[in-house]
Amino acid sequence: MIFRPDLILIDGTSYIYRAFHALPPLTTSEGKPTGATRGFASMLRKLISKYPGVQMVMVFDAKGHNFRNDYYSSYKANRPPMPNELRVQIDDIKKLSKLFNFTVEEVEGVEADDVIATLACKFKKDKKILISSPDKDLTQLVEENVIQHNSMSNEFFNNEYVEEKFGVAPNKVAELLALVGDKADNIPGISKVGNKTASKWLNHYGSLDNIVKNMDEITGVVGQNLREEKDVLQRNLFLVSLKKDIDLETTLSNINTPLTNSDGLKKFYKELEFNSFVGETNEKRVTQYKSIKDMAQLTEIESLIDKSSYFAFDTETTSLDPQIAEIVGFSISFEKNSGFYVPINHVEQTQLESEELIGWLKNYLEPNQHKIIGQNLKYDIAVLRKYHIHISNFHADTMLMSYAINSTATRHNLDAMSDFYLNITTIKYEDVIGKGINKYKNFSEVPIKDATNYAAEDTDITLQLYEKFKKLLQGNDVNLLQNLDYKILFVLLEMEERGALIDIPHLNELSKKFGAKLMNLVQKIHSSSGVVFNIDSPKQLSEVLFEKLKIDTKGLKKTSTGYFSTSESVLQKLSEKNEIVSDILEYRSLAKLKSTYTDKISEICDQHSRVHTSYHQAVTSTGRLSSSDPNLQNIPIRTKEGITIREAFIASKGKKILAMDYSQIELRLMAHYSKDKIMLNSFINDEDIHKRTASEIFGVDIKEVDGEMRRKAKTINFGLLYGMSAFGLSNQLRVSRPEAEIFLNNYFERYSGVKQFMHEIVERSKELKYVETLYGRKIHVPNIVASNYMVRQAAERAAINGPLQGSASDIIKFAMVEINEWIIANAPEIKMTLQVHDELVFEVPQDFNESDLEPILKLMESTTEIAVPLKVEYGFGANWREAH
DNA sequence: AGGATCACG
DNA sequence: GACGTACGTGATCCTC
Repeated sequence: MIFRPDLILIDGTSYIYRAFHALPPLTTSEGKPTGATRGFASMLRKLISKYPGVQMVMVFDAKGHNFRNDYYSSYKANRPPMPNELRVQIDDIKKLSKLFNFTVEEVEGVEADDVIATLACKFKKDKKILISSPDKDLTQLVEENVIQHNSMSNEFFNNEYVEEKFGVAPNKVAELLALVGDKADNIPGISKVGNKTASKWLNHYGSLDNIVKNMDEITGVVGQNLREEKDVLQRNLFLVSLKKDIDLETTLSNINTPLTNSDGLKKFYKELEFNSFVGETNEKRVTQYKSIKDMAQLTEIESLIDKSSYFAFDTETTSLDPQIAEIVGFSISFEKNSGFYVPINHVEQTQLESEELIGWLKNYLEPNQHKIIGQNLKYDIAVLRKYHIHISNFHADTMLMSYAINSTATRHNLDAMSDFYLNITTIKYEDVIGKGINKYKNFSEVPIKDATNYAAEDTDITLQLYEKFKKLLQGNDVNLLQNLDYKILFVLLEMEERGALIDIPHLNELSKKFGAKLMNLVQKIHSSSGVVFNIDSPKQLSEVLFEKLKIDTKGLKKTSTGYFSTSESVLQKLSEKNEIVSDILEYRSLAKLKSTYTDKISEICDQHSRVHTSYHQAVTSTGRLSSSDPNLQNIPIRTKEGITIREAFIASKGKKILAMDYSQIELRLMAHYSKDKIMLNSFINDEDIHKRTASEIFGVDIKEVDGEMRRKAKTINFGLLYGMSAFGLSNQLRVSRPEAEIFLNNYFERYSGVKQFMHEIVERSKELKYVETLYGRKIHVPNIVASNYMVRQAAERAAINGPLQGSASDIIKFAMVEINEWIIANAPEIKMTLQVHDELVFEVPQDFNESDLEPILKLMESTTEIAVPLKVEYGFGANWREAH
């Protein structure tokens, strides 16, 4: 049942903080901070559009002292003062609330919660009320007609939810909080009493008073604590109870219904430079976008190209896939708010012939390529190559600039960057191409007028972003951008264009084999479970396993959808006792291999049996590449069936596959960063690192290390790179938690340098909110100072992992650039075909041998020098599997 | 469109 | 006492 509120009470103060933390520190062109104000406006716009025509009250905490401070001086005393940058925005935020036509309440001496409580009580007979706040104190108010919405987590709290979450009904939440206390408000509860204990007591004794009356019955430390500390309870109850009888003049009839647009709002938006909110952006931005339809107009562009030192350029095509894309037109911008669009191949006719235009483009673009600024130029360059227009150099790529500035602040597509950095909402591709049935087949059918507005805006925005990014780029960013990202772009382009050769018959055979096995497994699973169901559906599978077959669910994880998880790690534990579970695991694994790999890859090969992936340079937070359509960085290797898929990756006639991979590169980087003596020595002496670790933590000679010890040590070594805890380790190793704790303690005792490094990297990142790789690539971890424990912990793990994963990625990318140059100069018959994070795959001539690969080996191992040797392992073979 | 699951480093 | 628990990706299938 959907709850449709007709009165919404908003905790304005929590909105302000949320807006402040969610948005970057934006300012107007004159430097006035507006980030929180913009976030606040954006949240209200969403809320009002979601609940149009609903009455709403915006409630703020009053400034200064309230009755709780007067009663208990430590109340909220642990709260840091409001940051200055936020403080100066408060007036704007309040003004904005008025302009949205909210009824605004701010009552001296009380908090927003109390006002909300009073209003909810007053109107709950007549209205369905939604309280918008993440504050758990307010769950006290929940009842049939009063629902709370946590705008942070997007959860709705009704009676059942509160009972589930706290273990007591909403009308008992205040008593529960009195027992437990509230860290956020600096109200200590009874020591060692948490939700579980408090709700147990309340459900047993019925009330706080009754608990105290019977406190002598309660055994153990918590009972003792209760008897000693019971005097805080009345104080706490007073502090956490909401005041519901505040004198307010508000009546139902004088509560306003907010609106998202009004002249006043528009004017204020303009003042704050919230251009994308002003309504029609183009109304405000006076733009001059021109279509070029004849020769005379084209000469205007010629002279502008000659005169300018750079310009933004973009192609419009028929497909996102450069392999099949045909040029429809191109746009070019030389200054802010203006741009030209040159249609080449539109359905709508122009005076100019497409061949003539392509010729013109070659003549003007090639000699001026060093002036080109583009957005994701890898794509445009690939398309232009098909028309024999060769670009090997350019001025800038805004996608890569944005990535170098901050890989995670925004996605790096034009729409997102325009919104984030320029506050301009762009025309979307979908807006010109249409939606659903009213859709053009491709861009060539778009009327030239519309195409011009869209395409010229793209280059206009690209140019504006370029000007902005130039100022934001700092020392190391520029080095990485120019010497790595801009260069590797061409290497990737070649790899994508060349593709990887696939043995299609082999894949087809595997598909057939997997298909037959799957049929058998499905039969077996259905008959032994006694129902025919879809094994691919986690929902159905969970029902069959845990309801029908009644497999013991004690201690099993539930997913967010409320079903017991059927993930591999869960099933693995159950598989020993249940044959059907091991069949399901086998089914899952084979189904994955078949649908994702053996069926799919042969489908998407070109006519020469080659598969062309796309490498993305601006996706990951750490600097790694990613691959898609298809993803060739996750081709199976770990299972005996899976690895056979690698046999389908072959070399062309007269060639063979060479695979080279960095051995333990991230652990070597850990040694480098931590300067840990044992680790450094181990790598310098070229030991088996996992055996060394096992020897250290189990206290045996390295020669005495058996397979089981090594396996455990290996898990620890990898876990370390990610900041794994004892809990994670115990899960992974299937050992008890105390046992896992002993392993970790032993580890950190022996490898104290590693411990030190992990601690220091976290501490240091708190200042700047980022960590850096060897080459100075920044990995931003804003949550390193989050107040939420879990969020902060996750950021800490990312901060530990960042320099390791990120530096490894820098290292292989620099090596790729160097290898590519060496190949061009010395051995053009060698082709780089794949990159898989720490591995490079090549096609090399049949007679290529170990001494021939020496130069490549050297480039991989010594382009970057760290405190320990970088070691590369390699192999040859007829296919990728053999080359390992 | 988002969640669950699983393929890789 | 309780929370939740290993970093970084992309593809497929199901469900709503």
